[in-house]
Amino acid sequence: MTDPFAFDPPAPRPGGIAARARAAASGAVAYLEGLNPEQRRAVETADGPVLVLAGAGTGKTRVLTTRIAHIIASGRARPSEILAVTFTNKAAREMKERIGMLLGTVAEGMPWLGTFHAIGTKILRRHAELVGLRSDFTILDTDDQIRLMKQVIQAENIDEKRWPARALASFIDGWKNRGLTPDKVPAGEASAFAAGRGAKLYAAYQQRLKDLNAADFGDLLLENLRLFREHEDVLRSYQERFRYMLVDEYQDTNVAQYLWLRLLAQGRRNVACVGDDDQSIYGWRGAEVDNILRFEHDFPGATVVRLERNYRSTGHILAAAAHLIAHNEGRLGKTLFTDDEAGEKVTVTGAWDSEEEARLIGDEIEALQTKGHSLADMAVLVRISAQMREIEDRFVTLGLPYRVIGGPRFYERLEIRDALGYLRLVNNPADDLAFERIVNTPKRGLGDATIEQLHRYARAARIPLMEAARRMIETDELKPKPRSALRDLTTAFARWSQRAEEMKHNELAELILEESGYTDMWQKERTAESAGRLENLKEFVRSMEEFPDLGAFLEHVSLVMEASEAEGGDKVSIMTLHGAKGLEFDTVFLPGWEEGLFPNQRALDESGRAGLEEERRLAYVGITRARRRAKIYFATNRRIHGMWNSTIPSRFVDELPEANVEVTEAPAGYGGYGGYGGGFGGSRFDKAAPFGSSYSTPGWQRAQRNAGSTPGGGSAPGGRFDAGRSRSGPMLIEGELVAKSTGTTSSFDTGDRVFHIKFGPGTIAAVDGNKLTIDFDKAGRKMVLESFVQRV
DNA sequence: TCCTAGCGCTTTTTT
DNA sequence: AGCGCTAGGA
Repeated sequence: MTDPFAFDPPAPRPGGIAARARAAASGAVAYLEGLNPEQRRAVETADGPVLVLAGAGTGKTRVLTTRIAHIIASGRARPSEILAVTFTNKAAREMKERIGMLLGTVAEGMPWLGTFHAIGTKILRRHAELVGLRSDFTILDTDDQIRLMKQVIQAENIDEKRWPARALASFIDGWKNRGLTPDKVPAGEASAFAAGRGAKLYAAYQQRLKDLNAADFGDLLLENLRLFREHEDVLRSYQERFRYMLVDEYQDTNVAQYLWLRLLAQGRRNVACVGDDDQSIYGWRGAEVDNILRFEHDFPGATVVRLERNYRSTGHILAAAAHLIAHNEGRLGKTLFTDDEAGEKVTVTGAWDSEEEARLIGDEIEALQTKGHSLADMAVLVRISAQMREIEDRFVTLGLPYRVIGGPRFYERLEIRDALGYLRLVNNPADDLAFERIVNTPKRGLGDATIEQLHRYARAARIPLMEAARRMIETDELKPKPRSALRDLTTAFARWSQRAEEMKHNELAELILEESGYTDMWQKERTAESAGRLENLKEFVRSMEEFPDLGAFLEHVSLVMEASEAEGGDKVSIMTLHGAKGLEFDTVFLPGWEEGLFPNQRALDESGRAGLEEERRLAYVGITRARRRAKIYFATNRRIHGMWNSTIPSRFVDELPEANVEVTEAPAGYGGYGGYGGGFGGSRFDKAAPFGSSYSTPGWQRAQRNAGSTPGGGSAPGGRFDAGRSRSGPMLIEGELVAKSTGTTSSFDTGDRVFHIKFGPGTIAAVDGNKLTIDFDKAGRKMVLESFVQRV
């Protein structure tokens, strides 16, 4: 097969790459057409460090792929000399496809385009022995990690209750994200776990990994760092190989990834990082926004290109998002603009409770659908997965087709992990973690006691568990029952290993699942769930066909933990805000904009101001997903952990610019009155809460009173959505719906007796703007908006 | 060894 | 409210 990018000696063919390269020099190349001046600059500044600050919807991927095409077509480097890293497999795949489209069929020729972890693995396998591994090391998933850490904790006689393996895992993960080996962990942090034994446990865990010839996800990078630092020749060879480097989503890199990139970029310094500091939403898993903020400092003389022309959203949406994110400090600062029309304003709608919120969204979707909008162009973006349920319930009731994106991943399902356990063990009999996973699944009467015995034997003889089992069944140390069960198992594995030589790996998998009794186990269960599991197993075996052998398949699984996304069909998407990054929809529904939920209280508690800013970026990401319509909702009552809580609107609602936002209310008839005639399931608040259903609600009356009595004719300071002004159209009690966090005076005072439609009578304990803290006679202390209470 | 009742926890998620 | 894990009993 000829490599069209072998430029030596240059043999120009008309229309060939070399010809295109020459054309590139004169600036008349097809792939550059249609780029705006900034994009073009980002593409054509090929040499030296470049930082591309690419706002939402500004053509980031296009710049990245065109840049690669340009580097290749201009003869600067061959595809195999370009390092291009992404975070997700999806992004890598997309980039491959798009480069292929730009250049013909070359994407295969880019062996160094992939995720950080995939590329790290590739490098590590080549030099594994230099860091104490063999090149066929196994990659552990989170499940295995936890199990291993449990063992380490037990071995140290530490109380698992007080110091759960999960917690240790997150500590170690954090350290690895920051590029810290056990000896480098700061003393203060090391002592935060298990009374000072954190670092020791970390070291013990690393030792166990080496014993098992295994690496966890963090190691894939951390061991790369070690490799590069301890073996300069290796580092240099990669520095020379990678003539050009590109990094996608740079704002999401953690310290380890940053160090890795910096080591490699020290070679030729042709590194281009593309990212958006305003879309950094993974700080909680180690991403350092600082990396992007510091780029110019790290690479003096770097070219910085700002992409600010947005091709996605209409004017109001963009303006609302821009105004919101401007509340963050520590930004590099971009101002997105668009030539598109102003379009529809962003809407903010208050609902009585989360059920009503779901109804409003469902109805809006149906209304849009009636007008001919496709469901696939709509998405509901939630802060936490727990919000999905109510939305789904509502959609089911309405018969609205939907799909949830980002649920449990295929390879994380119990039955798939079990099946993988069998395959891993066939592939590598020394895989102790796999052995433990499946030794008693299905039940073979091999319980803790037997496993414990095996462990002791294996440890003493320094052999893997499978080998220990083989030897132990020849002794009489085991009771007869477990002994014969274990004999069956080991002989079965011996047989399967043999068959592996001659059989196709997917057929072997089927055979194993059959003979081991694993499929039987689920068949016996005869529930809807077990039927689904069997279906998944079939799909699992089918998916193996695409790989040349078992080893390749297992590598794929450990690195590409992906569900085959059920595409197709006209469906509304439901996903978390995190899951929505990088996607776009005509209409975006954003429910749950309430203090505590969004911004999320826990983010605030754990990370303070930084946490708040990250939440705000998340809000920004949410709004900027919308092409034509962004619809924000908040509910006054929400069930949290099964308990009804009263909530107040998110401060982010307050931070939206008045000019681009329309505050609406639940349409008349909501709450069980009028038009709907009980057509929907009905909320428990139907009778109790005719909220927003007429001009005579308590809230409306209160709003009117306020408007009349506010000094300065209704332009209360700080209140963005004053009732009484612009009272045209459907704006009703919006002045009361939207929380005014500061500066507004309430007509209520501490000590006033009030009546709340749901909580009954109570006494005001504190007043903060239009938020009241009330001690209810029956319901206890709650914070509510004043529009929901009446003076008594 | 297996089953089950009760306890505690509950953001976001990739690789 | 719901789920997963643990302990304790059959």
